[in-house]
Amino acid sequence: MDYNRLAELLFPHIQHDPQYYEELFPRRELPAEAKVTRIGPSPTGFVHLGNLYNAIIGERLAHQSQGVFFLRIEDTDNKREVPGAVETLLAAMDGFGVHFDEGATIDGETGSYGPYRQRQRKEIYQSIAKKLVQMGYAYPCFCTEDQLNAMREQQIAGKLNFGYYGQWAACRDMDYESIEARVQAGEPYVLRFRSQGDPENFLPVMDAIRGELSVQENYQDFVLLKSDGIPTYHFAHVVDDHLMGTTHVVRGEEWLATLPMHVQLFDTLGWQRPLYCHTAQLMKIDGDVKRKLSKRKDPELALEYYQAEGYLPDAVWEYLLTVLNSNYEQWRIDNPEAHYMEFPFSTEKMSNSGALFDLEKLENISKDVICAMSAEAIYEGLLGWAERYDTEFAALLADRDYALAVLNIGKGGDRPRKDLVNWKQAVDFLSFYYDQRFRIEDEFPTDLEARKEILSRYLELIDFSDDNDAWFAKVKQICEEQNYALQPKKYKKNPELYRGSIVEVSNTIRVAMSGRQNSPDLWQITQTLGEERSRARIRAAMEA
RNA sequence: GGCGCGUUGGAGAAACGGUUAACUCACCAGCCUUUCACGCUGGCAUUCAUGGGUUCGAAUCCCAUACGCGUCACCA
Repeated sequence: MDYNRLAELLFPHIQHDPQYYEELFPRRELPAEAKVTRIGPSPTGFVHLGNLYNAIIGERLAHQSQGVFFLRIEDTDNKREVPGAVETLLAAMDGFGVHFDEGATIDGETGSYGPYRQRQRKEIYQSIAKKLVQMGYAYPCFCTEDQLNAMREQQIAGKLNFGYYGQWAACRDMDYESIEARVQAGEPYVLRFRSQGDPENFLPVMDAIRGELSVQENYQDFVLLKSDGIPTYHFAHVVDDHLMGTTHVVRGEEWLATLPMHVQLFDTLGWQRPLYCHTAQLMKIDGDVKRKLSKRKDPELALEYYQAEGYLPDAVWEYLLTVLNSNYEQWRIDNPEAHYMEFPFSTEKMSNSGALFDLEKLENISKDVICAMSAEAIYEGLLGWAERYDTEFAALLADRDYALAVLNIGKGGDRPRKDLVNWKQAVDFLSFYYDQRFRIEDEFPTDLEARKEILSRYLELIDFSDDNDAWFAKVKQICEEQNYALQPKKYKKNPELYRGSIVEVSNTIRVAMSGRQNSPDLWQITQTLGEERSRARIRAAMEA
C-alpha cells in the first residue's frame, strides 16, 4: 500500500505538514520549573464544581511556578454545544477568581498558541492526521453504526473484549482501490488509528498524583477523526497539548481508562508526553451509597449554586484547597493571616480516592472568612449579592451608614461574632434590623401575661441615654421586682423559688426586639434601632 | 463481562516497616455567657475493608477475597 497516495486521497486540501506547525508554535521560553497547564471544558452551558476543582489545580501549578495557565474550549461535539456557554464559563471562572493567561475570551482569544477553540483547529488536526496516514498509522473506516453494533453484540456473546481491533477491524487492511472507490462515491468514513500495541505489554507512566502507573498498551484502533473531519477528544488532546506546550495535564480520573490511547499517540508521533495529573472525583453520600456528584440530582454541583447562596469565592477556594491538599488546614492554622494563594500547593499531597463533598465544612470555613472581613467589605459583598438576588433587600441597604452600624455590632474585640455563613443567610440574619422585613420568628420564653408584665415595666424603665451597664441594671431590676433569678445558676439550683431567671427576661425583650432568641447584643441592637422603633416593637409585642 | 482506580473514625484526612493512629469539620460533655454565634477544656478508631502470608516488628510490603467507583462511543 502506498500510504502517501492514500494520504493525498484523504487530505488533498491539506498543505502544511506538521513541521509547519512546530515552527508556528515554538517551544515556550519559560524558566525550567515553569508549568504550563490548562482547562479544557466543553461548552455545554453547565459549569460545575469539578470545573473549578481542576481549574484551581491547574491555576496553582502554573502560577506558583511562573508558568502559563490557559483556557481551551473543547467544542468538538457540536451536538452538546449550547450558545453562550463560553460566556457563562468565563463569567463563572472570573467570579471565582480564576484568571487565564491566554486562551479563549468572550469575543476572541489571547495568546499565540491558538486557536483555542478546537473546532477552529480542524486543519491542524488534519495535518497531523495526514502525517499519520503517510506513516501507515491511520486508515479510513467505512463501518456503519449498525455494523459496529452488530460487532459489539457478537463480542458480548463471545465474552470477548469490546472494540475495534485485530480481526474485528474490518477496514484495517482494505486495499487502495476499494478505499478510493468508496471515498469517491462519497461514502462517509472516520479515520482510525492503526494500533501497533500488544495488550500483553505494560509500560510505566508517571502520574503526579498517583505515582507510577502501569499502563496496558493500547490495541484498539480508536477513532482519530469523526466523519465530519473533527477530531475525537483523544486525538485533539494529544495534538493540542503538544502544540500548546502543556507540561501538566490535569483531568479527572475518568480519563485513566483511555490513557493508553493517549500515551500511544504521543509515542508514535515522537512527542514528549506531558505529566498527567489524574484527579479524584468529588463524591457525595446518597442514603448510604457513596457516589459521584450528579448534575441532575445535586444542585450543589453547579457553580451557580454557590453564587446564588452567596458563598464567597474565597470560602469556596479555601474549602477546595482543604479537600485538595491535606496539609492545607494545618498551614492555615500556622498562617492565619496569609492569603491562600501563598499556600505551597503540591500534587503529591493530593489524595487519589474520591472526596465526599461536605457542605458543613464549607459553611464553617465560610464563617471564618466573613468574620475576618471588615464591616465595609461585608457591606460591599452583601450589596453586590443582593442587587442580583434580592433587590428589595438591596434597596434597604442603600442606607449605608445604618447598614455599617448594623454590621459593626459584635465586631472587634477578641471574639468577634461569627454568625454570617453566606450572603443569603446573612440577609436573613440581618433582616430584623429593617422594619420591612421584621417579623417574630421564635416563641417567646414567657407566656403572654408574664411577657406583658416584663415589657410594660421595661418600657417604663428604659432610658435611651443609658449606657450598657445602666441599661442592664434596669433589666436586673425587673428580675428582682418580678422574682426572676439574677443568675441562671441560682435558678437551676432552686427552680421552685423563682418564676425563671434573667434568661427569660432578657430573651422576652430580645424576641420582642429581634424576632428571635438568637441575636447579637441586645443593648447594641436597641441603640441601633433607636428609641422610637424600639418602643414600637416592645409595644407591639405586648399585644400579639 | 474485560480492564483500570480506590478502601484509615459520621466527613476530609496524616502516617511513606517501629508514635498513646496527627490535624480539621461534625457530634457529645463541661466551662464561659442575659440569648445565640464564638472561644476554651475534655471525650469520640485498641484499630487502619476481610482473610492469609513476609518480618523481631505491618495501617504501611506481598497474595487472595469483598465492596465501591470509573471506563469500554464518530461524548468529552
